[in-house]
Amino acid sequence: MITEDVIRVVIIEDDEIIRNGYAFLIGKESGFRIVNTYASFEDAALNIKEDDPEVILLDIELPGTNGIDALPKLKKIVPTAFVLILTVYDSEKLIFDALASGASGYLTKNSSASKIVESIREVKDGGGPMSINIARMVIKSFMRNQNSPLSKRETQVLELVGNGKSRSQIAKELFIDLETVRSHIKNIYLKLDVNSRADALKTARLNKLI
Amino acid sequence: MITEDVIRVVIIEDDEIIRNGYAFLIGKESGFRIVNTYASFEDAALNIKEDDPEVILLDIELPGTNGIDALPKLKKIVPTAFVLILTVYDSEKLIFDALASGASGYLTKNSSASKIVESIREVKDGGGPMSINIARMVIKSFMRNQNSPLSKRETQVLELVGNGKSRSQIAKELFIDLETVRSHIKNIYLKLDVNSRADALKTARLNKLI
DNA sequence: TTACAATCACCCCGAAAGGGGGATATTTTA
DNA sequence: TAAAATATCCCCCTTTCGGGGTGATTGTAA
Repeated sequence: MITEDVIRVVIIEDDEIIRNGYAFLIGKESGFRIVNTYASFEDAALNIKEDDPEVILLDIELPGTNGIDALPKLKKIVPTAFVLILTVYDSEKLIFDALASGASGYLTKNSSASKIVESIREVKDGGGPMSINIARMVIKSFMRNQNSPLSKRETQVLELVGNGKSRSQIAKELFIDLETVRSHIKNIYLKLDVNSRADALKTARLNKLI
Repeated sequence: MITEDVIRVVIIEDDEIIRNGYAFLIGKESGFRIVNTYASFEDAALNIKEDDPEVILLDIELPGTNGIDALPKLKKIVPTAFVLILTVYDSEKLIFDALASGASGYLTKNSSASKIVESIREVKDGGGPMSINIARMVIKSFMRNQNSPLSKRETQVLELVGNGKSRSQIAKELFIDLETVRSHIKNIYLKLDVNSRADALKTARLNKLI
């Protein structure tokens, strides 16, 4: 076990200039040591166990196995490492995929060097750094449509539908009649112009009604 | 229309000491003006339109209408205002409710004054500030359980169940037989020890399997 | 190489649920 | 006051659901 009081960092990034740039910027910080850098996941997979990094800076756009697919595999090889995703693209889906796969944080490449260094520290301390762009996106993803055509009750019913509940289960849960649930659902279908549970949920989620 | 180049801030917080403390700390910053402070939503509702704030600091724990319920109502009165939630509790549900109701950010009360001031600036510029605790929680909420008992296919099927899809709809979507979907679902039920869609989804979501 | 998990597919059955159609009454809110 | 929200009831037919059981193929880990 290596027990120096530096944070061991590995960088996986295919662009040589960016890779060396980050390595230089982070390496010169006291308290950090770049133990290795790799141009692809395949390269990293062979050696990274010996590197024993505490933090991995991982690019999304990699040749071969991309960052998102690499993430769970890296976690399997070095389970204790925190992974910081570093990318130029801040697409909603990518971010959520990365977080779902166990990324500890997500930074866009326009982040300043000091921001990145600060983020590594935060990650190491168990925090979750997110650049402003990412935070904004996450917040947006949680924001309900304020002009929902659905009433409170209808929204409530549709949420339970989203939980896989049947009409009778919903009725019990809301202390209303089975037939009332039915008419709520009928009204939901009318308003959303659909005629099935799946379509109602799809439309509702697309428009952030639930 | 008021067109001074200061950020107009309103504070809604029932604790007088905290309220005045924030008012003082923020008011002395150049570029900020505390246009009003209120001890409850009810008080605020009467005057806040005239205050015309750009940023509202909103406490969650309020007498009468609580912060979460107040949020959409405030947004209705002053639609252009950014709302920053300020609370001692960082419970997962509260945060997500707040973000769903249109909060622009979420700060725990242990945040430093400078952090709060900085957050107001970020919010005004369209960013989404989140304190470390919150970011960590949000990230955690996105993180899938890496030791899911469900296979890839089963996870996929269960996700479609969560979209309200019927067996036949799932079969079509995955290009497999209706009966195959059935056996996947049966295996899911076995593994999760449930016997209905609703329970499967509940267990799966609780354990972050989907 | 053996054994197990995963994926796929098929059969029977009865009960439950879903969706289309329609009507009506009370309360809340704009 | 009129519209929207909420609640309840009826008919009908089709689909879906979940329980039971069986078995083939593939891939992978022990």
